[in-house]
Amino acid sequence: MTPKTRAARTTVKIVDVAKAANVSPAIVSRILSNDAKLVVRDDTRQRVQEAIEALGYTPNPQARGLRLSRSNTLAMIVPEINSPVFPVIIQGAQRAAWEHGYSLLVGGMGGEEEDPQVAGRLLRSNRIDGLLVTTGRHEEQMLQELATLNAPFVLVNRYLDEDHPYVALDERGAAAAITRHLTELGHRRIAFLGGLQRRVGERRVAGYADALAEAGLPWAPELVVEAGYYKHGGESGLRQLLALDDPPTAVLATNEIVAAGAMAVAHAEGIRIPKDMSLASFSDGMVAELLSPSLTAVRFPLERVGYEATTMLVAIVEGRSLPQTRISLPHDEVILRHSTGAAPRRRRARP
Amino acid sequence: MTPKTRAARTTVKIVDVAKAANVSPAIVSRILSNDAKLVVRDDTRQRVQEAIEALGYTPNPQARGLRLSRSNTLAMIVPEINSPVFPVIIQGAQRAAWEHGYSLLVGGMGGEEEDPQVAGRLLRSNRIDGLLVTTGRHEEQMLQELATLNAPFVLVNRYLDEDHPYVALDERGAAAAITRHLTELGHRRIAFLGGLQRRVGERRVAGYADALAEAGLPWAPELVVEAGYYKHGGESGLRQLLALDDPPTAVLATNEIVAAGAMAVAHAEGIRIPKDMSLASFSDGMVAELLSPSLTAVRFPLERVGYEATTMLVAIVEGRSLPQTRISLPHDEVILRHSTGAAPRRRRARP
DNA sequence: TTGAAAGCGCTAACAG
DNA sequence: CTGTTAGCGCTTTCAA
Repeated sequence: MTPKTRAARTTVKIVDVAKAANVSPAIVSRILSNDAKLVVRDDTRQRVQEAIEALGYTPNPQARGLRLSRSNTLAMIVPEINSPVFPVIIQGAQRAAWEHGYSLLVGGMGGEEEDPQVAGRLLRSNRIDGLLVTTGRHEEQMLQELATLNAPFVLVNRYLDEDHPYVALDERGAAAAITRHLTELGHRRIAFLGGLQRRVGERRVAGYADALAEAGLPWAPELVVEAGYYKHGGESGLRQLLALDDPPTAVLATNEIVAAGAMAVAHAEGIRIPKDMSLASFSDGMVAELLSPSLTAVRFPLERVGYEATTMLVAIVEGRSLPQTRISLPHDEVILRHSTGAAPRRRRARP
Repeated sequence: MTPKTRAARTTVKIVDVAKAANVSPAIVSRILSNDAKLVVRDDTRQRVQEAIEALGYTPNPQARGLRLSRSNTLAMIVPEINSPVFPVIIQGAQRAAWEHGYSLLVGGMGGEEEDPQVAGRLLRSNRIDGLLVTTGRHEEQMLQELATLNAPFVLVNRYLDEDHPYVALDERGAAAAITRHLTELGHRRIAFLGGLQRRVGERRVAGYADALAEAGLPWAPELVVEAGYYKHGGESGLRQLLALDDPPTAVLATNEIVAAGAMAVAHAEGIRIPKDMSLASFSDGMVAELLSPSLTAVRFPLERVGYEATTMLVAIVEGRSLPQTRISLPHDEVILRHSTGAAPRRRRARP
């Protein structure tokens, strides 16, 4: 009847501790749960602590989970793990989870299964207590599903509206900061290269516009070019810009990948960076440092995004009240590397 | 007494299914466990299946885990998640885990806690059934700890000796393949730039040597330069090579990062790639495509490494016998991009 | 073929 | 302050 697994035989359980400390299991349990308003005699607590130490007791999370119908496990749904940003976010989430006594499951990168289903399955079977949602796919469905399950979740590095808890980045402020760097270098024709469709794009363009306005520069629609988020977009985008009568002297790419594309075209066309043209990336990562010239970019507290989101989720799961459930973290700083420099003198007067 | 959580009230349990199907919970359990040598009347099985469907029953993993002292959870210890390779491996592991009905925990990237301890703690408390070990830190301690716990584990993309199960890459073969690409282009002075200290380095150098020998080229010790695994190593390494009387016409870097460093120096020195010098990277990843010129590199089945390792681990955990527990996967192919080309004609005769 | 019942390890009501 | 006890949902032995 008793499963005769290695683990089952070896494991020290709460009664063992209780016996060793000459108390009932209930006391041990109560002490373990760290209940602030619990009253125990100091020597009792002492004895129990010692027994726990001595026996190397660790509570069995399955039993506890069964009893409390909680798993102390969170899951993070990630769309594409093969990206510069997610690993760092995961790392932060992992750290926070660990600190709060939770485990972190990473899922949803299969791409094959529908995220909402995955989430639902996990939640329904009590496998997880809460969800960190970073996905863009199936956004609406997912939220609906989560709403019907009334599952605790936090949106990570992403937000939809002010109805849902999120931890995101102040992309608008960051975009303004790096654009400002370019205006301060004397650039007056600054282009934006990146995805324009989604909300992220809109916010970045808004920040870019803020900085232009601040510097008293005119808004030039031909300088804002749809370039998506991949290398190819950066390439075609820059070509489009170079074909203009009055091409930009500085280009802000939405990420390192798009910047890399732009850089490749610049190299091919014999345009020297930063001498002939400055190039900056909106977000910093592993790649920025590796390109030559290395890319000026904005550093973001990505690890902290994961960390804060997880901390928030834990609080929600545990029913604690929260000062804030909508957080936008400011960018860390603009990292100056070698791809940006003073605006070139006007190359040719228009006839 | 009953915890009045939302979940606890809503959840459909095995007795509900049993009642609906007019059988005992035991039957349902047995049918669920998919026991091949189980005998039930077909109509009974039918009724049970229908009931399960109808009620949308999912077994509670906590209860099951408590009973069986298993968690159906695996953990992967990753040293630094912020690396081009790990995310892909994780993705493969995740997929395999899911397919076998396991969850995957990702841990150990904190860097702060000692991996062996983490692993031990996880295992001891029945939290996880097996471990995927990719870490290099604390290698010896870790294995000792794992050995004493007699915990099931598989080494991923890494091996120590033939005593432990592993899924790794045939790095030697891959190194030979890409070196061969360079010899076939007519290069006769080919340098190797990378970490030489660890086993990985040794194997890559061995493959490089294989291909040189194959092509009848002499072994030139001055062409094998310690460059570690980071950008800086690539920079100083290439400088060292350029200072030689007879510098190489082709350089093989151990990874994209080192290659990026070398490329930066080449650019700075006015060396045109691939016209004056070819540059190849041992391993392919996100970065290779982004550099200009883009890097010729070897593609590895990293996703498969994660997948196979996990499949192997599941088999070990479940006590199934295995055809193989030491696997080296061959490389996928050499991806030809724009950083390699025919060897230049000898630039100057030696006086 | 099927069912009854015990118990995995823990927590929380309730009673001392 | 501390102990007794029931039961979370599942599996499995043993009996029918």
